[in-house]
Amino acid sequence: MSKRSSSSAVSTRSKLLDAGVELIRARGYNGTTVDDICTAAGVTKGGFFHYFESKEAVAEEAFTAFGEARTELFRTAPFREIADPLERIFARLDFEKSLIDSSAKTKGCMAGMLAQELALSRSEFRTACREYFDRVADDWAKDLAAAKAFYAPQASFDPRAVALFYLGIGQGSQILAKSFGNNEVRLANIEHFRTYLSCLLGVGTGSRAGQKRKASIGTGS
Amino acid sequence: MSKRSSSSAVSTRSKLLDAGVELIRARGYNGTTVDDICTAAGVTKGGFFHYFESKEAVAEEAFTAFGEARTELFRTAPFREIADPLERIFARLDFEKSLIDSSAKTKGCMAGMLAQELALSRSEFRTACREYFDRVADDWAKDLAAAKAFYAPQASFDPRAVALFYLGIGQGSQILAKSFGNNEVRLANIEHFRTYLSCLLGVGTGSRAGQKRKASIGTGS
DNA sequence: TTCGACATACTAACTGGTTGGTATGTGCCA
DNA sequence: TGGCACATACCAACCAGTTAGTATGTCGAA
Repeated sequence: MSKRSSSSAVSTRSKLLDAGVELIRARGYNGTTVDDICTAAGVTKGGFFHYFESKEAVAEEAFTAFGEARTELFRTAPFREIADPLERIFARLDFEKSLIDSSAKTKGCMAGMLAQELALSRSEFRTACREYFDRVADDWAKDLAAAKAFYAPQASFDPRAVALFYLGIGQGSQILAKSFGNNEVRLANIEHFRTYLSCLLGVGTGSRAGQKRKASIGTGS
Repeated sequence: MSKRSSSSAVSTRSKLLDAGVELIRARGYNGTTVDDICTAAGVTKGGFFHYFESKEAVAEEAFTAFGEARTELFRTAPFREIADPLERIFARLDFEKSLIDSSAKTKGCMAGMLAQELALSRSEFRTACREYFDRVADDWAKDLAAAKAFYAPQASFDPRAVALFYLGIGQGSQILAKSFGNNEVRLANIEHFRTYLSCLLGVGTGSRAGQKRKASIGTGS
């Protein structure tokens, strides 16, 4: 955990973790060998086992690092500043879209990969994935609950269930994007979710329009 | 491809294919060994390589078999008889729900698993997955287009895009279900999609098909 | 200031088990 | 009696993990 002052600018340890994240996201846990990680990080086998006691250990720590990086990315993202809960949610959707490089091939979410591969065979990983999804869902549910309270307090939907709906859309869309070899479906599906939210909250929206959708919502209801 | 008349009631070949499907769905391609498949099928290594020239070959053929079984299951399902396109779609959603055993742990879709693991590293599998998703999406899009033409011809949504939205929901929900260890989220998310469809088609309480559905939104049941 | 004791951060080479795949039987039905 | 449908035995490559060793600190006592 503690920073080590090493000869290299980026510590060997974090190079191994980074390589682990990237390789596991791309090829999965079983598809990634310790040697792969070592090669990618420019470290020898012995160096690897100096820092991590097993392949499983890097994977776990790499997943933790992945989760923390994501949490931090979203915690400090500009949409957090927005006061209106629905605007904030829509801005978050825009933010997620901005993270999708439509030209590059998606590696996919590490949690989705680990869950897919390992949830049924290694309960430690299943638990870690569940905790990750729980955390993200909770964060979403907060904003959704706020938007509901403000725009449609009488609506019957459960914010947490809608959050999980969104998580499912995100995960599944990545699988489709991997199959199709491009990210259009991810962008399109985020827009479908936006439309769904508008519907749930009873706020009008041009179903496809990106940027101008907001104008009338703030004052009216 | 061709049926072989063998001594056993279920041919060794199809036992191997079945075992391949089940194991790959549960553990993934890289997490499944040839020996695993042999053991599960009650066949020795020699028997395996008598029928398949490589591990990759079983996986490909197993995936084809998986796709064909799914196609057949849906082709002959009762919802096909329903004339009204929206009722047919809703009945299809009910059918999908009926396939989800809420007590058992989901193994997950073979296409989703293969796409996740192999799409970036083995293009043959990526292509196979894309073709699978394309086929399913086309089938959905047909019904969605019919429903749109009948209930909301002026609506702006693209049936095919909505089909991919649903596929994404299904795939992603399976990942969440694996993580959480139960299928509630899959059932709930199908209901969210049903609600979304009602919204897109503008069938609220007033429509024939939408009528009996209106009650449950949000948390499962 | 320097030397000895020890720690950290690796490397190269190896080990034992596993994996996909092969070579070579063997029994059984036509 | 030939060949199909398997079984047994095996191999080479690969894999996670180990071992033994080295280079480079760090730190405290003389």
